Amino acid sequence: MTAPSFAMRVLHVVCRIPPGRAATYGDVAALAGSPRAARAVGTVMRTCRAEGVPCHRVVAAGGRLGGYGGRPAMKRALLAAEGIIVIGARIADWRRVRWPRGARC
DNA sequence: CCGTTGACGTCGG
DNA sequence: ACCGACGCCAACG
Repeated sequence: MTAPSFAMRVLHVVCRIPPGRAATYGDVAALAGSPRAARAVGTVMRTCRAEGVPCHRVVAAGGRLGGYGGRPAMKRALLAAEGIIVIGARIADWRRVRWPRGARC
């Protein structure tokens, strides 16, 4: 069995992120099977230009925006359109927005 | 194949 | 709370 590429697993996880929620690169990496590959997730996001992938729902640790091809305003707008409020470079109520966790426990 | 780069994470000052 | 250093993984030249 040829093991699926990291990019494929990452994209699969990102596609599972529901609207109005967001996950960190580290969380996506962990869900993809490599909890230490947060940076590699960023590489996948950068290389992936598929529109069916809500890459704007992937943020940095602590609810920070992280990067977006040098366009943080675009990411902020997309998140705001889903009800996610971004203050400065951070997401408001990050604890509630975070996925797959999200105000549980 | 090796060195560098990059949408990151965590710890320490 | 903010900045800097080290570590991690994959892609590119």
